[in-house]
Amino acid sequence: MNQVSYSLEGKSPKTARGAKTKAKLLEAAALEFGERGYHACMIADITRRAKVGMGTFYVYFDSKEEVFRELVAYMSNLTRTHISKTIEGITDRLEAERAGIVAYLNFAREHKDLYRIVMESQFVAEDAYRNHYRVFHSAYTNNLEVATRKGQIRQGDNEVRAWALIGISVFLGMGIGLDDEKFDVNRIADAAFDMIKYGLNPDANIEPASGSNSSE
Amino acid sequence: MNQVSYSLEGKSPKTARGAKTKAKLLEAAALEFGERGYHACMIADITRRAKVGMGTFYVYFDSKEEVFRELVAYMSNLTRTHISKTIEGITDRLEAERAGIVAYLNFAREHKDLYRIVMESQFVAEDAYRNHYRVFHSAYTNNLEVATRKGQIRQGDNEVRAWALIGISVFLGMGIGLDDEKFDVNRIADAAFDMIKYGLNPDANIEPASGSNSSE
DNA sequence: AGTGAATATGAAACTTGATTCATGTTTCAA
DNA sequence: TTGAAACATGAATCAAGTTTCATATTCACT
Repeated sequence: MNQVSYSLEGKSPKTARGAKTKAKLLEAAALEFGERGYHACMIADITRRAKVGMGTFYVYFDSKEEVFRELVAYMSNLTRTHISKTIEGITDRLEAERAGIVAYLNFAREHKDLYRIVMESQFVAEDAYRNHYRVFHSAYTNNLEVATRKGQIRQGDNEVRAWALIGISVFLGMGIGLDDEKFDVNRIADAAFDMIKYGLNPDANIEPASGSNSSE
Repeated sequence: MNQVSYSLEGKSPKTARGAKTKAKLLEAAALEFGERGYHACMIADITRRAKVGMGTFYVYFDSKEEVFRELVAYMSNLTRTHISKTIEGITDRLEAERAGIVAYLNFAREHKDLYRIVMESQFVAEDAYRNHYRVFHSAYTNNLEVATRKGQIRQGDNEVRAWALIGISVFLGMGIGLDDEKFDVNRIADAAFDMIKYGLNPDANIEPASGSNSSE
């Protein structure tokens, strides 16, 4: 499915064989942690899944927590990369906003396992978690600043808005998780985007949909 | 600070003395779990803090997980109660929305410990977590439905909106946590509310702030 | 075909911490 | 006053699971 590549952290393997083994371990760890959670999953599960001996694990990682951290960082990058790639051609911030939501929801659905790891990091490696959101938030704030300057969105406190917008995506993703798959990503994205663009205010002056959208 | 009352779940004490002891244990557990998290906290910490023997714990709870669940349920109620009480007089949904955000942020700040327990329940007692948000979400959706019928907010998918709005509050709360106390609750609430009401759309027609609202 | 560095192994040592239990103390209704 | 139910105790038990280690294998290069 998704080949987990790793950074140079920890004990890097020196040969191709070692690199392959470490990759197998990361892959297995991602699946195990993702399925059963950090505490329920034991090293033996990981090594069994990776088809290597227990000791091999400690050739490449100092501790259980270390693999976990490595996976959080990996996932953090993957998420940002995925979203920014998806929206990179889009010049209008509001359009980008919608596309970003769709990208995020699809991504979270695709990568339930890795995604859960990021969430759980709040309770396993809090600094990694904070870092993930700090980076995310500051990039987001920046995008909004640029858009404000261009007049694409209304003036406002973009730091707060960034937190709010991140929260929206995350919870929509969660809502999908809770109510299982009865939700359709596009329906959700449309509805959320409508609120983000026009607000709840009943007196909003909504422009006629000029061009590319027709829902339902 | 906050006297933790308990429901009739688990092994209920039969006398006033027992009731007091169980309350002490719940109080202590709330603080310990809240400060250090479920896994880092051991029963011995709880009983030490409650100033009772280890064995006493098992007079009132079947397991470590059970206290935790009891606390999640307690906190879940407390949160809903606090918010609904705060906004209960308010008839306009948009005003209620702003008041709700303020209430939520203050509450989360007041009760960091209990709040963390709810968050962590996602990884310790997932069903309790899902339940918490399901209840929250359905109440929220309902409020939005009523408001829609009254014409207080624009027509839209209120189920999705409810998830989005919950996400906003939660992440604003988290933002406060991350960037420590540099944030002011009112500033945040104002900024978020502005977005929720008018959206990001640069062409929003914003009414003059004074009380000329006679939309029906 | 020899040599050392890297890699692999899994049984055992070790740690941690939840839960039990045998025993003691308090309460209170009769 | 008494005895049974409720409550309290913390040292000992025991399971779970991480990490170590002594040993074996493979690999890359002469």
